[in-house]
Amino acid sequence: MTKPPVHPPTRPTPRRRTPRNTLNRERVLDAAVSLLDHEGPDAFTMRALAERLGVGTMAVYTHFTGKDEIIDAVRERLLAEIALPAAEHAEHAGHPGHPGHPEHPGPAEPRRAVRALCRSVYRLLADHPSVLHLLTRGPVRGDEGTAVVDRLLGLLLRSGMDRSAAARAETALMQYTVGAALWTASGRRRGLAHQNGGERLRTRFAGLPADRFPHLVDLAPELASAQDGLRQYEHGLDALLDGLLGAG
Amino acid sequence: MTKPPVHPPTRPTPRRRTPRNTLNRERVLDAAVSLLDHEGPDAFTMRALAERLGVGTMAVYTHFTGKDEIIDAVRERLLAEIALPAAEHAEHAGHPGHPGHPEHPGPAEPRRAVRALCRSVYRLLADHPSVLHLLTRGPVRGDEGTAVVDRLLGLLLRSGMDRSAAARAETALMQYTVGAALWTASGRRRGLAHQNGGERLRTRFAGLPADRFPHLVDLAPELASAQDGLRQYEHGLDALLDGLLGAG
DNA sequence: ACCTGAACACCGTTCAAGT
DNA sequence: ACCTGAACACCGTTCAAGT
Repeated sequence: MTKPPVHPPTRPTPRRRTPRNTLNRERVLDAAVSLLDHEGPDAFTMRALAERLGVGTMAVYTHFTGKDEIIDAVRERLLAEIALPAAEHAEHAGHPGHPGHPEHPGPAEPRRAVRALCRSVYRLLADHPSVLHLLTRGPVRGDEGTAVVDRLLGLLLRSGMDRSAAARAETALMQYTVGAALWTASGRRRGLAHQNGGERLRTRFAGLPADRFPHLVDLAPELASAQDGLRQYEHGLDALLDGLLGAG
Repeated sequence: MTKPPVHPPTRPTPRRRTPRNTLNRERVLDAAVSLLDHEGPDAFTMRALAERLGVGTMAVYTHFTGKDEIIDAVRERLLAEIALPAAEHAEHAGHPGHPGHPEHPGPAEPRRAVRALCRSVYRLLADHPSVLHLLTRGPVRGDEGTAVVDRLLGLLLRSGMDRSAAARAETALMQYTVGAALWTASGRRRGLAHQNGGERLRTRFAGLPADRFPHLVDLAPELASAQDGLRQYEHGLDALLDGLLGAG
């Protein structure tokens, strides 16, 4: 398959014949992410990881000092994944020659870029609920999310905020994004909000004792339809941006 | 020590002489919360829990079916803790006869009450980082947070929102609150933001490569001082409320 | 009913050993 | 250098047994 074109085998090639089972950090991380996303954090076991790689448990320890290092590396990889596409989005939205607004960069442009960037962070976190769990657990050692943070700060400054306001706004945006993603992932774990999960959620709210929770029972349909992930995130994000950038 | 006053021992009291070691659900939960808050989720072990109670490991299983049930009960207890003081705050702030605003309930009152309620939710979550970890893990089975949700919805409706807007606003507020608390707890775990943790954080930001992260390095002091827990939460909360209730 | 101790099937990791 | 298998100290939980 991937065998190179046959050379005249004059001698048995003193170079190493490519290590028997090319296990490396990359392959380990691929398997780790897949395991985390598909089977959940509880199933993320050194033994399960090795089995998925078709290798003895201890082989992984050749490439990583232990489970913690794998967790850190997974976190770093996924957070790096955010930075790249998010940077592109921001580039497009913030570019002066953006189609539709040919000559007016104006104060609305940074806001659009901030919105796009936050959205892509949300999407990555919501797509990989495992990262959220990992963020909850260990300290962050590397420079993982820094690229996004830097770009966000730049955009907020460009929108006319002073330094302190930009720092607080950036923090608030990340706090809300993490919270919304966690919320969505938690609901998804419960099997709600998937297909007719909204219906199940509605009936659950509606079934609560109306004397103790009158408003909740009353607003059951509206509450259930507010658990729609990205849409709800955008609603809150726009409100937060209004408060941070707008009349505030 | 706790021996009762000596009665004439005519007969060996057919009533049970109070079970030898009055272990009950309450005591188990006390120990569980204490263990979680002081030693962290990793140290929350059935064996450690039993040892803290001065009892064999399996004694706990007399009162709970297993670890999951304990986790659920801890979650329920702590979330119930929110509801009570939060309800009082809301009562005070929202009451027509509130001192200082004797005759003018007005539209500002519900907002004050919403703010107070959200703050107390934040404080509980930030004080008990273990709950956050528990929220990330398992599905929520009981009616735990419902009292707060119900009260929030009522206040939002009173502020003039329509049903759908109230539902989305309530969700956004809880999402932001959870995210901010998680953020704070995560930073606290890293030993930052405690005492001179702000200084450590500042130097860490400032030490990043300035060519790759110019804004982050530039705003290092502002960013570091934005990691001040409740203050930062209030900043974001006020912005979010502005966007949800105000000009939005 | 309440509590115990041994035992089982797991887990992360160490260590001596193989190639 | 890369990988293995047995072993160690843990974990949650079952089960038979004690009071």
